[in-house]
Amino acid sequence: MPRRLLVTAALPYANGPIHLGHLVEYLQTDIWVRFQKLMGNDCRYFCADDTHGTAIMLRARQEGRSEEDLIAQVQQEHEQDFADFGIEFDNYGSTNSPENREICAKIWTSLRDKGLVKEKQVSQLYDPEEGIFLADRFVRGTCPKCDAPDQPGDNCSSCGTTYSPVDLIDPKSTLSGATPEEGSALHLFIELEQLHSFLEEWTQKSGALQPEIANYLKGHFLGDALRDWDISRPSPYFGFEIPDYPGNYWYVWFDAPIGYMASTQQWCDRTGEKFDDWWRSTDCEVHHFIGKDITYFHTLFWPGMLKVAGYSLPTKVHIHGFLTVDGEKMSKSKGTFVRARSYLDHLDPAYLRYFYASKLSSKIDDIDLSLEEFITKVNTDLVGKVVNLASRSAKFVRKTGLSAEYPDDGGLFQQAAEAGEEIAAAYEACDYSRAMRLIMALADRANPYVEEAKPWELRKDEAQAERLQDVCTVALNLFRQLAIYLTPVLPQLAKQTGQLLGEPITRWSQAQTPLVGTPVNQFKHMLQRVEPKKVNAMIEDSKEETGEGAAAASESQESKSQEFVDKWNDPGDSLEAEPLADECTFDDFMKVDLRVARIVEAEQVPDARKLLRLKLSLGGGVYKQVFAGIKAAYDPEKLVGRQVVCVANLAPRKMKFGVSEGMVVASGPGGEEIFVLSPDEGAKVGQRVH
RNA sequence: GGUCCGGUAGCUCAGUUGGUUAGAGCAGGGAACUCAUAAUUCCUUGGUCGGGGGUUCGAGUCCCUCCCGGACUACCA
Repeated sequence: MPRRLLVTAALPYANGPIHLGHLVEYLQTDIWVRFQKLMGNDCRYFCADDTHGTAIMLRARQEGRSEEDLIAQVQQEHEQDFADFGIEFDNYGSTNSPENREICAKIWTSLRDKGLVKEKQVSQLYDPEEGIFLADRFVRGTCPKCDAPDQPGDNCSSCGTTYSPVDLIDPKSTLSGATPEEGSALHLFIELEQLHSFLEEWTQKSGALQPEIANYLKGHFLGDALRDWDISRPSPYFGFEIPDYPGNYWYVWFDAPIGYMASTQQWCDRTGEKFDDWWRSTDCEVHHFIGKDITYFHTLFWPGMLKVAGYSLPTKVHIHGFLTVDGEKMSKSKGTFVRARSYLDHLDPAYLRYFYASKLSSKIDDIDLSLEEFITKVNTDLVGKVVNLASRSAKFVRKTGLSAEYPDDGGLFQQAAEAGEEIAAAYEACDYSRAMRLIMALADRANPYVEEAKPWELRKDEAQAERLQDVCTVALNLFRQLAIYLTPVLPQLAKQTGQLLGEPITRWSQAQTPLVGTPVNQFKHMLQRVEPKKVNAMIEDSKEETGEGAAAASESQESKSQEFVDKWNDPGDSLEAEPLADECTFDDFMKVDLRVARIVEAEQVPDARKLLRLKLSLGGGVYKQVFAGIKAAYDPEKLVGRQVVCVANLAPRKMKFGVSEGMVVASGPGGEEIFVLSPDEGAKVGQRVH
């Protein structure tokens, strides 16, 4: 009976790019979800951008655009980063969605009906220039106790006194520099204390929390009466207006976790699933993955809200620690504050997926990305041990395929099959470092087998052909087991293994039965080794242009002139896939007339599988109709108006849907991976490309 | 200051309910091999398990105490 699992990772804030620290969580969660799916469980991964709050409002103001515009752009970047790291969500939503507004209202009504909401007067500083109430962190001033100047609004970094920003001497708004006025507004609060006994019971006995977290909550919060939670913010605020309290908005932390549900709702609407099967069913487990910084919200308020509104409580809240790089906090000046995009510009996401997996446990300890360890671990384990198994045996059975019956391997396959249970248990418990250790131990047994069997000698003797096939059958099956066990971590490797051996990896249980009698495809490199210079290039790229950083950057510029370093280091697979054509002369090249053209019309061709019909303008009223095979990659609307490069003197060709009078130049293997070329800004329609 | 976690080979860590001479990977040293992405395999150096005390026939493992490192927290959430 498959389990039904709803899984979430914390919602990234729409105020900045994804970095390597964020990825600890999204990868940890993605691995767990992929594992569950591989086990055949009905598991869904939901996430969304967290879009509300003062910070978003201020940034949008500063950039002179609407909040909606800002969060749309950031969300697009987030989703692209996740996709490129192989993080697959079943739905990725936004807290600024109609679904979220609706569910917020529902939960709000429940809280009101159960009498948990009360009003209180709150005195707060007000910035008359910006026209907003100031959170403590937006006020600085002189400490009332020790007279230290320029202290934060909540406590003094000099003498340690805590105070209210109202008490500061000579307070200033950090936003405008204006002197804040003391104001007072009515806020709505949730009386959490009413749920005290429930939360006590749930945090201590439900098994949803790691023991150290349960203990922490008990010591820090549950020992006393729980404080009221200030849940409203007066206008102006970017968020949802509270329906029965006009001019006030729900605090961002109220609607953020509800975003998990809204994202689920969107998925349900799309797939025809029932929302209540996921959020109001005892058959469905709810798992949240979060960082230790937001423990409070997810272990007290959130279960409280769920309880009151009658939804399922979290089955487990999995809490992880932070990321350090080379033993220190990520630092912008040292270049260790690496954005997801910067990483992707230089390195294969598989490296990071594996490295994090090899470090993660179910503890809340911080994990360290030691760059040196990163390089050696990935190269030794993945390239040297795992991929090497396939690399050293696949080509010997390219012609014959695998043996018809699985040969005697001294029990290796059986042992590895039996290890599957223990490895699965480690994944289930989020103890990935243990899972990786167990898998590598299997790899350490597989390589000596090949060493002793010496396939490279067997192949020299015709009479040993059968034995050679058997040896490679064993090696490739042991390799395949590893690939299956690593599938949650390295989906790309699993895919490649499926292609090599002609059977896709879709189930954990495939590791129990060897593959026999099937063809073996040509072996292609599955993973490049990590090159230290690429890691260095990534760090260099991440250094912020502060005084120190700028000096270091210009230094590296100098060294570049002496010894050429290609910091991009593009892989050679595309060139390999399509080698250079025969040499041609300049005259040959000039036969092809490439022109800058503008797409003036673009439309779907209803019956075509791959084609779009384009009308290209070469200027001066000269038009060409072109059928381009880019349907899967481009929306027609988005192409209209765009400048492209076309082959203008191509012989017209009659196609099923009409005559095509040219070609639009594009690169890529096909399908969705097509990249139409455009000239740089300033090119004029009709110009020839030389 | 409080709470929690950790301190095992140069590095990263494993050591289940206390039980024989404390393990792995990497790094170091030596050798073999050449199929493989200078990959692999074999052999090998290396540890008073943070210090001290206790319980026990027996402690890395339990208790006490001290030292060191880290995280959280300090009446804000």
